[in-house]
Amino acid sequence: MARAATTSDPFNAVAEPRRRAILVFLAGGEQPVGAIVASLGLEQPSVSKHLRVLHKVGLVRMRRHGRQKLYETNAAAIRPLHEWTEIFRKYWEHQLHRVKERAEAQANRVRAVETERGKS
Amino acid sequence: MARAATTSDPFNAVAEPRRRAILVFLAGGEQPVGAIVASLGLEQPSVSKHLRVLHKVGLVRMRRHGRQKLYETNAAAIRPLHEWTEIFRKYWEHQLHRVKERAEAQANRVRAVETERGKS
DNA sequence: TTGACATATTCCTATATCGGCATGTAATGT
DNA sequence: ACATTACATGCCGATATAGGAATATGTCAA
Repeated sequence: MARAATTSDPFNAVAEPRRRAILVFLAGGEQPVGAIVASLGLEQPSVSKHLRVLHKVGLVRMRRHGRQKLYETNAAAIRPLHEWTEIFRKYWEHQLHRVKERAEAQANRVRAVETERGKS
Repeated sequence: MARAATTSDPFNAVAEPRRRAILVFLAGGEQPVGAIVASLGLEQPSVSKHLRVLHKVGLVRMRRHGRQKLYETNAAAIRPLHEWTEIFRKYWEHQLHRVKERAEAQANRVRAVETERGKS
């Protein structure tokens, strides 16, 4: 079997760096395809293909406006990713806490040594 | 050109559902490979391959213990993903806010109508 | 050393991409 | 109707997988 399809879940869709760039660009509000092409310096067909993937998984919304199509990031669709990473928050916070504790203990030891030096 | 390598960045590494399952399983603490195999019902070679990918991008740490190898999720390596999703938080919160506002406006209209009914 | 246990690697095949190029389609202006 | 603008799609080639089966490596125990 091959790799998982990008069209089936947001985790795969977001794995592409260019698609992440597009999502960030479209987060602030609607933009026509041409603006993405110009701003990110990608080929137009490439942008269309990425938008197709993003649209299929619901990460962007589309609206016709004359001859252009306006795309916008659907931020709510990113929440599941956010929530998945949240699972690990308590663990990395715990790690940071321990790093901090060790640093403080080390600083105390250094201070103790220097105090001894000052005495002698 | 083909798809981006899973070994080069955490976004791709995490795109695989089984790898996400492994990361969650190993978040709480060290576990030998056999425990992953037993718990997630995957083939042993498959688990080894996934662990190899996760290890290359720094998402898991490994330690020898006798004839087994203990793996553990490196939660800190997930922070970049968390921070990327965090970019969109304000937008989805804004969306939720507008949904809430509309719901309240609707509720007020309903109440007004019912008050009128009570009067007549 | 031999054997058993735990994990890793290799070989193979099928497939889902991704980029580039050319072409198709839809909406607008004259 | 015709040309133009704005996107989308189809085809091609290259490649990075993921799974399955078999095998290799490494470690401990007797």
